Amino acid sequence: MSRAPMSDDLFDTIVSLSKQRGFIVQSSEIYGGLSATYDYGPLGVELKRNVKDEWWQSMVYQNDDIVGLDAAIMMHPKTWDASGHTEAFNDPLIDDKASGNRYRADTLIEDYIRDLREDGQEERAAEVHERLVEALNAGEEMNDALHQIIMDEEIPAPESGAFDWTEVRQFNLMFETQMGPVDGQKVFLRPETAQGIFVNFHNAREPARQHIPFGVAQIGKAFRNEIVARQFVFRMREFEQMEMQYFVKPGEELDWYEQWKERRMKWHQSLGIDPASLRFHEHEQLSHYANAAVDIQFDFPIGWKEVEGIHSRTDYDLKRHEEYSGKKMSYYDPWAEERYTPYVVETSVGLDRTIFMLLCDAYYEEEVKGDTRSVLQFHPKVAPVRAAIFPLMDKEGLPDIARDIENDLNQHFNVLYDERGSMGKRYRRQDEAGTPFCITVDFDTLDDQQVTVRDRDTMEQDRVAIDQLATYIFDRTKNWERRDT
RNA sequence: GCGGGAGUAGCUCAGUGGUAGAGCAUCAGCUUCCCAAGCUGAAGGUCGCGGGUUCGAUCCCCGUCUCCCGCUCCA
Repeated sequence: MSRAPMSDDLFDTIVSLSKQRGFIVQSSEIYGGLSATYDYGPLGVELKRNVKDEWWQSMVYQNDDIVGLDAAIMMHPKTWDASGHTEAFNDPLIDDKASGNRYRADTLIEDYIRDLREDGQEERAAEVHERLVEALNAGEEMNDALHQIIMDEEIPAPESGAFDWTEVRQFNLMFETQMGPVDGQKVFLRPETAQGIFVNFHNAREPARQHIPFGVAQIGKAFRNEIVARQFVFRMREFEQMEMQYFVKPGEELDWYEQWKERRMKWHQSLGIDPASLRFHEHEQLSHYANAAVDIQFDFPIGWKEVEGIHSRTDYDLKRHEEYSGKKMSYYDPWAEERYTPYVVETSVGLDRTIFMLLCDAYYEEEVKGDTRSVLQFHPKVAPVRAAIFPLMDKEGLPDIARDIENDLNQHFNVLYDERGSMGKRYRRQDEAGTPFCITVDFDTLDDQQVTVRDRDTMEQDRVAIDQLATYIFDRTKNWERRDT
């Protein structure tokens, strides 16, 4: 088996296959579509559910020290003041008319100050810095104040060198909505799920009788008004995250960080992803709240891109919530008899990106007797349909036997019955949907109570007793190995 | 958001100032029966949406929406 050469076309192929087969389609398509929002079709929703289940099992069920949570999408507005999103997700941006490039007005000035310092102009730098601080605290006047600094200092655009700026405009990356039908209070749709975990630190820990170290896992939607939201489901305005916050004793966070880094990489590989298409990417610049951060990247058709982030978030979030809520967010260790604010190691994976990764990684084409066979080589445990069941012909009660098998196997996993078209055609249909096993009831079945199970990856067939089918499929799923890595 | 390109059947695409086709896919019938065979037929499109020019617009012009490629950030 050799993989047909594919290059830039893979992206387009995945997008059109997604639509044609019902994995992912653009939202509100009949009205012309809604930018950067997508719907999951019949196959897509199964794939998504399976990936969520895999994650939840690996986090919550397979770890004594991790519990689950499902927090509301809407949270008290103060949450976002505490988390820093009100500030950080509110960027003053300015465009260079010459190059069309966009910059953050405040970092533009910061870079300028740094240049002054490197140039030995300490006094000047301090002056501008003072004005910058003033501007940032000017409330509604901030944008004008920033603009004025750029004008007064005649700061040129970094790339073009031009001095031809637009006004400074505010970009709010958080979605706002109203809570209450009349004069509702302004609330936000959460831009990340993590804060739901932090504010519930005690509510999750105490009833579950957990002690440090322990973790809280959550799967849920988050919303961001991305300035540039494109590239299929890679960057959406409404997206789903699978996050786990692991609370540890201060000083131990980097050990846990290393451990979770490795465990998360193994998880992606356990989905059947080609290890050669996965890598770590260390952050060069750390967020103000992190003391270590790494991405797990996948080699998408659009380049190496981040699928998951693992961050050592220090005690920033809990400390901030303690400050803003006035509630104690620390932990008392009854054995060591000491009180401290835990540090947090975060693993945050994009569900939609994981789906996209699976589609890209699984897809291949090969030549079979002069025809092209398109296959989605999903790991059987995440495949939308685990097994398809075919009667060889619509004769001698073969469909009845096939239906019986369907009703038996659908107790365990998603299956699909199909009696239309030739055998070859039915096999190929399932190959493109990523169905790992096809079960065929033939005339011999009437005598020996056995059926043919055809393997998606090798196209080889096994003869299996009907009453052993479920066991056989579970076994093959467990021992599945990716081909052609 | 700015610059460049593009929107015609479920998918990939032809096409013309006089209201549209192909291949694949789908459905029905015949045939075949373990790897996309064949034949016949059917269904499916107000040519992204709105406006303008014109006797007449899918085609020309304007606006708008959406997608793709660049520019910042992230899951």
